[in-house]
Amino acid sequence: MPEELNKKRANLRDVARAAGVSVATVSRVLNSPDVVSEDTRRKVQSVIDCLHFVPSAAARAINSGRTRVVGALVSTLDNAIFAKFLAALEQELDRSGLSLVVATTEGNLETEAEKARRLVDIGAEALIVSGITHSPAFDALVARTRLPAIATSYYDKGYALPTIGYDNAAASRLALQFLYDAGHRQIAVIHGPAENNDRTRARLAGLEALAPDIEIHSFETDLTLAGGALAVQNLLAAKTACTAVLCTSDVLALGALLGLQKHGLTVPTDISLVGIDDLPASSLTVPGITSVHLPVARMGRMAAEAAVQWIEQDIFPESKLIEVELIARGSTREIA
Amino acid sequence: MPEELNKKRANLRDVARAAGVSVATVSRVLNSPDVVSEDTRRKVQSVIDCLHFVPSAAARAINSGRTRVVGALVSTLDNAIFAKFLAALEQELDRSGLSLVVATTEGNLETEAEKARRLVDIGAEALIVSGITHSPAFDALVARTRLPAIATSYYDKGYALPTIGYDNAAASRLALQFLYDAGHRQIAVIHGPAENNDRTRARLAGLEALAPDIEIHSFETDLTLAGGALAVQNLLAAKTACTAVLCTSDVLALGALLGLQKHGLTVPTDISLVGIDDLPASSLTVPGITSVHLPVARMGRMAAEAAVQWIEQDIFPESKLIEVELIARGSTREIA
DNA sequence: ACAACGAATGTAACCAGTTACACAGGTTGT
DNA sequence: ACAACCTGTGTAACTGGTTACATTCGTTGT
Repeated sequence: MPEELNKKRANLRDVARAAGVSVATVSRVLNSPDVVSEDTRRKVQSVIDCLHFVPSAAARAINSGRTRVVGALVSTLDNAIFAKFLAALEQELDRSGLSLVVATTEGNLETEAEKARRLVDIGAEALIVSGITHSPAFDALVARTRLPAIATSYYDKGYALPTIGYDNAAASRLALQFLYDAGHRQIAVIHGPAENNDRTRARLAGLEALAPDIEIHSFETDLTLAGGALAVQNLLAAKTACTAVLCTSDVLALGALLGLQKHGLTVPTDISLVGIDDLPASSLTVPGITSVHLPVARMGRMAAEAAVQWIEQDIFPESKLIEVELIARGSTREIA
Repeated sequence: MPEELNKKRANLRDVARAAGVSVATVSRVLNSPDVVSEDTRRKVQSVIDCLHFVPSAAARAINSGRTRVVGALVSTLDNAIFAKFLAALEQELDRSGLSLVVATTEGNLETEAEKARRLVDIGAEALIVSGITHSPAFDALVARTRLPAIATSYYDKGYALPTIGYDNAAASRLALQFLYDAGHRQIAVIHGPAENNDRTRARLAGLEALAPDIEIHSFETDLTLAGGALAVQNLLAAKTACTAVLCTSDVLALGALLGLQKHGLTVPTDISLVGIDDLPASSLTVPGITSVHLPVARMGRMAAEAAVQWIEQDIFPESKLIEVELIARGSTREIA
């Protein structure tokens, strides 16, 4: 019985043999068809079609030394802020012929390290992560592989890796200052899990010591719409004295707005609300949510550009601070 | 001058030479450390560390014939319904040691085909797409490469590829029937771009001919929150006679709700609203949005399972119909 | 004391491409 | 008429791992 039928996939040699040419010629038909004669090209092409030949990506990669893949590690896809970032990242990488592998960490640093290892195993040419707090295993991996790695969503020019992001403390301070200037002194803060998340921690740190007469009540919750709504429920149940709610993420702010409205409170008449992120949804709610705009799409493009330069020209990127800006909308009002 | 300093990366042979052992031994230290003597292992390991040796993913892949990468093509990351799907897909693939490459098509079939080609070029072992309408280039690619490819978000057991999804026509009919049973006869339909999108077209088709006394007014818009709000504006500006709005996606429904409220209309008193998708946000708005629940997380897991079985055991997956269900919430009311 | 066995390691042939170099044959220049 | 050159193609040596098979050496059995 002919063993050849068992063969999974035709390779260059099979094609060369069937077409009666050398492997070099087949390779040329694939990569520089113009140097091959019309006749030969057609003959080889027809054999390629007939044998369903598809060149092996791995064999290509072994020669070029390139896989054309970049890995991104994010805590979740289920938050528009990350989705927007990844969308921009993917789009910009695509312009350089690079593909994006997405790995989710659920905010767990060990998971992050494991997934990073997997990204290395599939040959990622660079890694994009969030923040500057990572597990020792992750740091060791980056150090050992010397893989281009860029930290985003956080600016810290002193960090070992280049950081492309905003000043999270300044962002929350901006929100707090806005409330303070509007006369608010008793403020409830709703934030996501702070452990293992330096972005959240920095935002909380930014709220400290703005003015001695500010009274802050913090509520930690899940970083979801439901989490924001739940935090409002807890806050109201505890009869927390406050005239404004500051959420460290717009997902929480959206959840909080819905939670407040569900409890019959009117924003901003009964209570003011500010967020951070400025999601598209935040401008569409009634009232619109005052929020600190984080240009994550721009951040995605910048991270992609930096990664591309690092990979292709070995240019170690400079850290870049992305300016944020408060967008005032209807969810806040001045009080006496 | 020593040429060796120019060397980018150490390889197996370098390590073997430096450690005074054979390449086979180094390979064993990496893949089956238990068959190597304690002494040798430590010696080799220290050389590996010292030379920052990282095995080449491509070289591995060339031997195993596996890249451990699966590609997904979605129109956008900027819609929670896709993000949820991809999140589940990634999670389930991860359980089998597979990574997910995400490529966005912006709903353009040519872009889809180009990105699919890129996924093939990086060695994706399977492709996951949405719907059953694709460009000839895409179909040819799948036919030629014989790559496992699965169509999701659409059920059609007659399609060339296995489909894992729901009956889109039935989903919208469910929404319409619900409105009809509540007494609504004049209904505005807001939908995303129908061209090139068989899911949208199927949902629109599902709305036809339910009952002769239904009057439908269609509004096409961008598949975004702003698009939903804009469609409402157009609908009101045109003084369209309707007692209910049916949106073919919850993103549109959320936008529509915000748009209606911005125009001072009360849902459902002034007008009823139903959507399709059942996003988390839909249960949190005030009022909650009645919507047809599409279990996309389950769909993601099922697609991943099917892809894994196809890749690893060459089992051609059966198409699977995923049941959908209407979730009644406060955005709809019965009328006389 | 000598065969038999097992543990540890080495040799070299793979995998599937790319590409430097060699070479054959025809064309152009003087 | 012979050198110079160009076009098209082939040969074989690479890329960086894995692994079947061979080999060496020490231990155990009788």
